[in-house]
Amino acid sequence: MILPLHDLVRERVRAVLGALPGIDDPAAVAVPVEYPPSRALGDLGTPVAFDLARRLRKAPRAIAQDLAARLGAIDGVQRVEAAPNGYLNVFLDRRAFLLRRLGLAGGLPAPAPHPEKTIVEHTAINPNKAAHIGHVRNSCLGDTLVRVLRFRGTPVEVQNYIDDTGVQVADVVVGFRELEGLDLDGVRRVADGGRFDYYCWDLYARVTEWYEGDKDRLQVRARTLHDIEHGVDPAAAIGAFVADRIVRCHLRTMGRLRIDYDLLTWEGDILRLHFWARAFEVLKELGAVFLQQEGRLAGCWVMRIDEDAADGEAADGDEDDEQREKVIVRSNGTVTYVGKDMAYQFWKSGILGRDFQYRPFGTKLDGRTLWATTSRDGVAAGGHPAFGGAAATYNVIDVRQSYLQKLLKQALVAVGHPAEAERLTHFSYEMVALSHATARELGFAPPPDSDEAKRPFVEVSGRKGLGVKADDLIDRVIDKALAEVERRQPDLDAAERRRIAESIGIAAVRYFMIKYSRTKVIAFDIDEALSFEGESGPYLQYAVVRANNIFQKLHERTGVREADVLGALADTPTAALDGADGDHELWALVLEASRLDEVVEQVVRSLEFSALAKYAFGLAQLFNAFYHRAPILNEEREDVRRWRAAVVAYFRQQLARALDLMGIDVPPRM
RNA sequence: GCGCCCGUAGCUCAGCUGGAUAGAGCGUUGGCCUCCGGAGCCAAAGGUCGCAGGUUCGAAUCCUGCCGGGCGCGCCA
Repeated sequence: MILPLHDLVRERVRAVLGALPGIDDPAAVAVPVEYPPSRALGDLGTPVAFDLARRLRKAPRAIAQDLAARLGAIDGVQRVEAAPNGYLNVFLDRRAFLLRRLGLAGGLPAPAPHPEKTIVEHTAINPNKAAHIGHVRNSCLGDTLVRVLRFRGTPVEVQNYIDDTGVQVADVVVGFRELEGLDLDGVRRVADGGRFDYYCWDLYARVTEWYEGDKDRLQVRARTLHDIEHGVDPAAAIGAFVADRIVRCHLRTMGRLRIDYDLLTWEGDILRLHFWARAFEVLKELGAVFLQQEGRLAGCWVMRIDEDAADGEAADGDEDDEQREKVIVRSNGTVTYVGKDMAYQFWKSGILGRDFQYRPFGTKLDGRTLWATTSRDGVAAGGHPAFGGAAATYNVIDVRQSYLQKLLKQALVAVGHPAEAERLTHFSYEMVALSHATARELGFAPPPDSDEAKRPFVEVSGRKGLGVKADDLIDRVIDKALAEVERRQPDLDAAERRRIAESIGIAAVRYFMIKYSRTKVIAFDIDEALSFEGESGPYLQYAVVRANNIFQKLHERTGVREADVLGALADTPTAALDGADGDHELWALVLEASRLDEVVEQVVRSLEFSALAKYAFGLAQLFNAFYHRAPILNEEREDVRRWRAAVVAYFRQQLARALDLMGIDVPPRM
């Protein structure tokens, strides 16, 4: 097995460390491998000598020199050098490196396999109104997670949880029946009239106001919720209809952003198939829940939660109680949201011992079947993919759900599955608020002297019908992109310009949602999201479009294709790549472009996609600077021209892959 | 009260497992199309990395305390 260069260097350094007097256990020495700040200093470097300096009572530089002398030849390495400050720097064999990366020579390290089935749940929008920008952040993060996992070979099942039996759907049902006096047919007519998700957005806000007008009206909500949960028509039928239609709206919205799913899991099916009853049995058998006999929670089934068991390791302190009791089943016998979620999680982790039935729901973006759970009349067992039962689970839900996600983990531990708990990850992220400028623009600026006005951003409340709808944002971005495309590409026909504008608009939105750390509140600013300059999705696309143009022009002018360039490389002198003139810019671009796989691994480890965004942006910047400085078509020296073109080909391939991971495609022109 | 998160340039943010001179975008100022597309490039100005201790050869990064802000902690979901 061929090691990645980092590991190769680390191994070789360890191997020679043993020869140094005073080191008995080389395997225990940490050998960090980093990138020196410039290519002139080296391609890889390690500060290992600093660590050893005191132990060996020698200057770091002397140690580094000693190591450099002992290292000998390493495959793919041109030379190793001790820097004056004590760093041990490695210079790669540039020609071999690039040829391997282009697939023109063997010896590329095999990627580590990640074969375990993984479930990613994201989106999970209440099916009672249009999606808003907060949901877009969830879905963009979730979809990028899916793409990144698949990129490294992980089989991923994408689930979208539909809370069709929750209070939010009930509220809209109340709105249709009480405020609008409509029956199922009436609601159907409204839905067929178009923009049903927008209609419900407004209706939901009106219902919220209606409740506030008279608290007794909340009883209507409670009755409706009960009817929906127990399948009592007409409320249940209207609720089911609303949820189905709204989910289809959400799928269309997310589809515009190139986001889709393998399976829609419906909460109603969890209830009807008695997943909860099964989970409850297990929890009771193992004593994870118990019936509280006294106090304010008398009559409830509760779970004990240790408050400071953050990372497993229940600090089984007898210093008693940092414990809290969480109600799982209410004294009236109904199960809480947490309970339903536990049942769902048990099924995801493959420990429930029950399964859904499945029905085709629609068509995925790639033309395959989008499946949904069902309670009866599902297709025969062999007629659908195997769902659920994953080794690892990611739940993409905002940070406010942290407490409940922690409970889920504890529930898994409590029923004897600590390994599954370990492999359940709450992928949390912060909220999307509005910048003051955007809040003002949308007409809901806070009063000048309020507390709200003093904060750095304006929080939006879905209940009041405030906030920015996802489709409105996407429409505006695409419209703006279209205006630019029409100005720059007047020769193209309207349909083509439209396609390009959509690609650019989506890139702008998706990059915007990825580029911030997930622990940061985004103060959404419409102008910033709409910007196509600087650190933006369109900037990245533009870099690839330019690289494409180079090859297109090359072919038009000289008949030479990319394959011709690459085919001739083996016999081409490497002075340009080696930086014989002291210019390492060409090589720097190669090395940076090669880092994608390592960035992907880092991103999976840290679940921090801003690192992917920044990497792609930095790579595009490097290319753009190179593009301005170094001509290719007009370069007269053939060898220089060839190596430059080869580097552009490699760069283009790598940036396009990075963009695909963010759900961004590359338009033919822009 | 307890828990989690944030605090880095005028603004918005990167800074990976401690490592070489703390970076980018926007904004400001000044340049760059005879040349593969200016959604671009080059340059300048702009920093007590919230504060105080500690660990270390080395701290924006790790530890402790404090200050300022956000979120969570329900028989809601």
